Amino acid sequence: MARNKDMNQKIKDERREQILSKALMFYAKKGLSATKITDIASALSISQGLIYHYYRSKEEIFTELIGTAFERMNEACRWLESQPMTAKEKIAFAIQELLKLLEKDEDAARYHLLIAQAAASEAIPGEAKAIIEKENTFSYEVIARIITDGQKDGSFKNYDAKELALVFWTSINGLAIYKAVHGEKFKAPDAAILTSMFFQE
Amino acid sequence: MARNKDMNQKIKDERREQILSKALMFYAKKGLSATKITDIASALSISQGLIYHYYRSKEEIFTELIGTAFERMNEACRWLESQPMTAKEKIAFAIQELLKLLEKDEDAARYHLLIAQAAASEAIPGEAKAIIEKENTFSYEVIARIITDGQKDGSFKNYDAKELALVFWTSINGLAIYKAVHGEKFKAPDAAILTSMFFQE
DNA sequence: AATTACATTGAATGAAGTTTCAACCAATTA
DNA sequence: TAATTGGTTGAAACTTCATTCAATGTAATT
Repeated sequence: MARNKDMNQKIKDERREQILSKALMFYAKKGLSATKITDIASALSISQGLIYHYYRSKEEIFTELIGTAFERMNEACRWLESQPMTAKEKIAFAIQELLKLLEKDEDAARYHLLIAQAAASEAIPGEAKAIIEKENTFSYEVIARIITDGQKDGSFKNYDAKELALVFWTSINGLAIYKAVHGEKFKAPDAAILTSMFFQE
Repeated sequence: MARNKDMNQKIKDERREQILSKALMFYAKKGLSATKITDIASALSISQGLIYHYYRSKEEIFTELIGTAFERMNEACRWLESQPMTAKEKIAFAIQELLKLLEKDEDAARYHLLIAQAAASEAIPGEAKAIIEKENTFSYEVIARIITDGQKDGSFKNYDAKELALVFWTSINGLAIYKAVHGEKFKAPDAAILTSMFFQE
């Protein structure tokens, strides 16, 4: 035998991680089709060939990222829903955290942008599209449920809960995309502006 | 001489119009780089060659569309600002019209989406980028001015006017993008949800 | 009917990327 | 130190498109 297994596994895991992270950066910025394999490879100072040692194609990387994005998003939603907070606290907390996330330029923010970008484009792999169609509704449903709860105790406005959930997520997505363009210069707005759409005064 | 000039001019104008309109559709849906010249050509049942009779390149079409998009958008903003309405009426009107626009799937809606898409991507021609950077602030400024007016007469909430304008446009963009994905199924939310971010109760 | 001015076609060209693959290298174990 | 395993390279083969261009079609004018 040669190098021990753990060592190799570690190298492998790290490379995969590097590739995913850089790819995420480019996909979020330029979209799938405008991102070249060489963008990713040269940003990591590795050969293009190596990327194909880890992934079959550009699209496979993309699809894996979309999968992870929804896993994290949905996990966060499940977590939020299960917290011992009032509906009002949950929504206020979610908006605050999401805005905070957008200000930092980290993977978490890019995942969010990736979803927004991917959702906006028809030019994505079929598998990724399927994931989006399957998973995208969950976060909308969670927010709608929380809002419905809040309407029962009178702390939320009485617009249609689904419409409110729609506006919740599309507003966040709109901000994510704005941030993608203006990058550094972006400063998140006061969370209270957004919460005022939902809360009874 | 051959065909009369007017006739030729008419054919030319019509073709240009057709090409622009189809290109707008594809760019809005898939982005610049994922849109092939053959997508446009075959959707119009013309040869690829013919497109090059009218435009130098993919990018030229894109850039012209971006220019037109901002012309229209900015013209609408100028118009809005000059109307004899209160600030509150202006914002309410703008939101209503924008939401109405989104429900119809027409060029006007696609222009809006094009800007959102283009703004979100770094993979666009330098000239188009320049237009975006130059023109994109205007609509934000107009809305910010109207909001500032509304704050003076006490009908608007007192958050930072620039932040409110930011949320105004990013919320609309977020909805535009959502609509792009879900197309038919999209139903615009109650305009009052959005206005409640701005108006004093 | 012949001429002319353009619109239009589609095959050829070339550039830009993606993907494959044979050879190379680095580290561990025997 | 030799053998081995598997990560890594980069040039070559392939694909996919964008773009060009020589040839063709067409309708008005003479």
